[in-house]
Amino acid sequence: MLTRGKLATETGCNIETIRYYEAIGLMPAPERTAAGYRSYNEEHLRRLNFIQRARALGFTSDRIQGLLELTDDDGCHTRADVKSLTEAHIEDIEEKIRDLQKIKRRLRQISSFCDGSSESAASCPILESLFEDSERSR
Amino acid sequence: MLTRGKLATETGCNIETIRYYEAIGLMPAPERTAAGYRSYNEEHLRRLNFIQRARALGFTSDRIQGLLELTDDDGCHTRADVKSLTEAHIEDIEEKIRDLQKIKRRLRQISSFCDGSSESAASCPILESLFEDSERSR
DNA sequence: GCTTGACTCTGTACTAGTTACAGGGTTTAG
DNA sequence: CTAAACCCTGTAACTAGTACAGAGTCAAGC
Repeated sequence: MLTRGKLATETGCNIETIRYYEAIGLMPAPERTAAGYRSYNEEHLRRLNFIQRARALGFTSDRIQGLLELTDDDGCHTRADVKSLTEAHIEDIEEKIRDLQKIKRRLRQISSFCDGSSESAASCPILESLFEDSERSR
Repeated sequence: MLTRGKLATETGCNIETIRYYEAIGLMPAPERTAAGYRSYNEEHLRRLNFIQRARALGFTSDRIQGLLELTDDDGCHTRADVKSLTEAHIEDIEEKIRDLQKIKRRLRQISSFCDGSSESAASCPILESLFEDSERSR
């Protein structure tokens, strides 16, 4: 039997986060002691570890819920289902990377317009390009 | 004179977002008409355009505030200040990209363990690696 | 002059994914 | 027995908005 605090230290998860996961249905509501303390078992530990690893890989709560449902239901779901959820997530990540790279290129460009001198910021080409969105800076 | 709705259509900004920017101090509180309607001018338009372009480049509200303060203060700030804020932001973006690339590599790896067959999801190596974090999958 | 529709006003609640804190009860170690 | 350390609940904060309800206002058409 694990208290919430012990589950937290075991998993490295913040103690409040465990309560949050229960609130949003990601963790099942555990048994309670006579005093009302949450009582966790090995299955909870396993599940919380799963959630943490999935979160570290950028899965949203919804998708983690989806992955966990695939394990719960007996036989209805296939490896193909798991793989397609995973691939969908990879594509999301790739899109984010592409967006950030576009932003980075543009930032490098507008940053290059500025000599970084001690002249007044008011005339800085970086700020100007943000105000005017001039042809040059596109 | 621009109403809030006109400022919104001019800039492509959501009308509610304008009120939000005022609430957090990113946009100054404009004059009001006798009936209490917000009354915007060219300066507001310019500033909101700036904010939108900076947001599109991933700047946080705080950093946009910082950039705008550099333009407001007369002469106290230099181009070097602007450039260093910009460079700091570029570094943040680069770190995010690196994090996402790490995640992507790991996801591709665990995805490759799974054949995507119609076998039961319960035995899927993707799920297993999230549950167990086995040596193989690290 | 009046009505109607489009606009604006305010306050509030919602999103995701936590984190933190207050004010109370409980358990445990000395 | 007491004090520290834990747990409970509800609630607010964070970021960057979005949405909606209920009330007031403005402009156009008749």
